[in-house]
Amino acid sequence: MAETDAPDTEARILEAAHRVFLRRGTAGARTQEIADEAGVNKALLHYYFRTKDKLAEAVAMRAVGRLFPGILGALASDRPLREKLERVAAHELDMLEENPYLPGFLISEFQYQPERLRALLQTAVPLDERRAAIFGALQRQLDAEAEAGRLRPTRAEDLIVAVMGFLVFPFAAAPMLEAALGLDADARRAMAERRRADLPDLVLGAFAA
Amino acid sequence: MAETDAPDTEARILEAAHRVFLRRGTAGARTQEIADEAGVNKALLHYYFRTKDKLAEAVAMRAVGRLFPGILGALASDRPLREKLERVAAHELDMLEENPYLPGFLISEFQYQPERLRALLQTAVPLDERRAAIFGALQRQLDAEAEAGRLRPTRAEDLIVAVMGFLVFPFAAAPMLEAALGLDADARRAMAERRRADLPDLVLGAFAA
DNA sequence: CTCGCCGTTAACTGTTCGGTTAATCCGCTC
DNA sequence: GAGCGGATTAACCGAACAGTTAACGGCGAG
Repeated sequence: MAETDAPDTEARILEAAHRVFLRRGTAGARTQEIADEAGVNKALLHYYFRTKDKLAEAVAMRAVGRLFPGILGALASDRPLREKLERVAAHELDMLEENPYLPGFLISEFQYQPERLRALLQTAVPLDERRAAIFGALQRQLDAEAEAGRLRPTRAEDLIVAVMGFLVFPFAAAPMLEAALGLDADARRAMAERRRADLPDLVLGAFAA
Repeated sequence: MAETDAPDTEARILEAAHRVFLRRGTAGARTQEIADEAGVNKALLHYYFRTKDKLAEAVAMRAVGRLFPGILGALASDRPLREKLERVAAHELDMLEENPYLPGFLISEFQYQPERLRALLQTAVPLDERRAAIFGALQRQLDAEAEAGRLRPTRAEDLIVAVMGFLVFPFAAAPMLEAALGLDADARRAMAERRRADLPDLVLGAFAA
């Protein structure tokens, strides 16, 4: 189970912790399993990261930093709406392909430790400052589209949540969807590729006038 | 913290367990907390349900039984597509209003114990038999809509996942969306009410030709 | 009235787990 | 090649926790 014995032990521990926490959840993960997977003695975890909690925080920080900036950054830019959607889809689906369990992990952590992760998210991404910019720019575009009769009046938050619903939800709920609908990993990948192509049509169609 | 001292102790324990498991997750929940919340000695948990695991299973079974039958049953009926969507929205949003943390809980459990929950889902809902009916009926409707030029060619699984993305995802990700977008409980309720009215438009618009 | 039994409890047990400690290893410097 | 310091380990510790046990309470049957 040991990884390539890279020289940087600390990084190896963090990678192992990332895998184990995403597989078992923060509460379900065992430090021993992380140590084993890093090919290292359990005491080393505490040498580099003082507690399991701190290690979990480091992992959650990485996770948060991977999911949010892409989506929110792209939506806050000043590009045309359709192009924003294309970019979000391309960028996020690339990331999700490599980190398929990340959304489920984050939803779990936010569910069970909302305050903790709220604080963490704020230090990881300066959201409060940017929220006005994100919502503002997007809302103006939506208002213009509504004015032009192309979309019906639409709230920025509805569009953002819809986008995440299309992109992120299939990954977050992957094990559930596999059990309920028989949607296995191949089917999920295929669905992701369809979204890459048709996300703008789906979203713009959903809110079309 | 003790509930109304209802006569039926077993039911009271199950209710308490439901709340605690949904609040902390299966791995994070403590039997002591469940006992306290049920207003009962910890040993009684083991008297009625032999182990924490069995108790968690009972809770998960209830949870699965609440989320899936509504969605899948409505989509499998022989009503017109738009009416199916109206019914799914009405039925599921009623249920989600009363059980807002249920989707997050189920996503977590499926993520961390996929095999376990797959087995549980199969005993709770006879999906394998009905899957053909659900997919078949829905796919035929979608094919007919595509033939008539109203929708573009669409897979039943894409539509089901889209529906769940619109209805379930905002609840599953509620704490995350609150932290990231400032979407508090009131905003989420308002969004849910919008979905109740416009889900058919959203979904049919997304897949419109 | 009392015996038996289900429901309930306080106290206990064994184990798992996060965290600590003291010793060892090893590469570098002088 | 002695000594130093950071990296690493085996062994250990205490707390938290799921699960057990033995005793108790009260109520219905006889």
